[in-house]
Amino acid sequence: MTTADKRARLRDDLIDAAEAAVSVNGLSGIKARALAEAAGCAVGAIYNVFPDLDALIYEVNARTLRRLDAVLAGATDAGDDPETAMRKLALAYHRFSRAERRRWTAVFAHQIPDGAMPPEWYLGVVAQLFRHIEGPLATLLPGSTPAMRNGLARTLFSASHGIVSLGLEEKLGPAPDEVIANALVVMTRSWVLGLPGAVAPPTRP
Amino acid sequence: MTTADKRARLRDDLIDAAEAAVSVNGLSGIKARALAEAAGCAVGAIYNVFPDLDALIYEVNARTLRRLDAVLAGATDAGDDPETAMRKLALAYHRFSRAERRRWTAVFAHQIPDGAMPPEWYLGVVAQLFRHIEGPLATLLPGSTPAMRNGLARTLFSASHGIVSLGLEEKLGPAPDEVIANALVVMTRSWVLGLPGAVAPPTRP
DNA sequence: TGTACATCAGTGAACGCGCGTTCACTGATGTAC
DNA sequence: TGTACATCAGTGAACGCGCGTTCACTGATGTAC
Repeated sequence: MTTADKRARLRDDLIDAAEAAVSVNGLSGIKARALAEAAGCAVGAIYNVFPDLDALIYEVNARTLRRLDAVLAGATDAGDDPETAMRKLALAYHRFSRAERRRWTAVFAHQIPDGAMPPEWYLGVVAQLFRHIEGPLATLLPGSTPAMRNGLARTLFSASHGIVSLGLEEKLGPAPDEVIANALVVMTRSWVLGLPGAVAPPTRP
Repeated sequence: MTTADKRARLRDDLIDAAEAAVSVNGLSGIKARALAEAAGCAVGAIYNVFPDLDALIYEVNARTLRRLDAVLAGATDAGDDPETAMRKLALAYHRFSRAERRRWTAVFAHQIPDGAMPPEWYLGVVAQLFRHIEGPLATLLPGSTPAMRNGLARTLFSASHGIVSLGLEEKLGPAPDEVIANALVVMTRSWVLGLPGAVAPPTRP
């Protein structure tokens, strides 16, 4: 095994260890000493393959995002009408965030310093997610532009996220899974029925 | 000034100091030594009036919630139709969370240990907020029960919160204020147009 | 193939910092007589 | 009103812990001849 291979191997082992730690204790479960022990290396070795623990956090969260991406990709069927597709997407999102509770919370819990931005490659992974919602929107709103669909997709995602995340954390009081799922169904139906008029741009040229 | 008065005064001074700290540096701005200095007491004195810093955090967040409550109470006019009322509420919520960005984020950033619950009085303050949405919903859905309206109010609040908070934190990419406001308008309109059918309970007795 | 040397992954003790909470002590306030 | 005493607010140094990151050192790996 070459040096480069070992390096790559250590990187992966550390990401695995970090992911496992997050699954159990959330973002704050990522601790240099524990990771080193789990990956079978010395604390110092972490800093040979990552600049700092923050970089490791991005790797873990990117994995989670990619897994969600795969789940959403498989959530709809070819013949689904837009409402069905959007409902399936929302419910798949709910199931995913429930199944990967801690890991999913970590994606949003990661705080970055005030003016800073996540790395470019990471933002790319995030952007991928909206593809899935833009598809049904294109069917639903044939006259819309890609930019409009992207904006709507973000809005829909944000709204679903609010329902799912406040529900999961029970910030507003107890929220059984069926209640959350029902809220999502109500929401997608409302959107589909209410959207067409709303989607028209404020002024037409 | 009696001992009890001084005690109450110190409590208030500490909450003031904590609130100011949160406004500047978020929840993690609450630090025993800094608070003591700001309130003009010794570190140890904090623990004479609060069991720990967590109790202080609840006080600060409750203040923020009460301020939002007051804002929402003044956001609508007597003659507003349901859609107008709900739109005004959503936009008022957006303005509020923008104006009190750090304080508002703190309300949701406060993590409590795994099985723990916030104190009863605090949950009461949270519950108050839904009143404002339940009003318009009652007009919109005359046949609905209070429980249904409460559920819907929570859903609407969560959805708005998702749009506002992901927008403010720019977690999904840049999100100018007008874009967020527009998303809220689209959302309330969709809900009002789409709701009536969706609101019927799944099965009727 | 063998030898000398350079490179750099790997090590883990130590540094440095932050911070919540405690606790032995003091002195002001309030009470009892 | 005055005095003795008890209470408890107030103090801040010290405790205890956690934790990211560094750095002088070692030894394995790869290279040049």
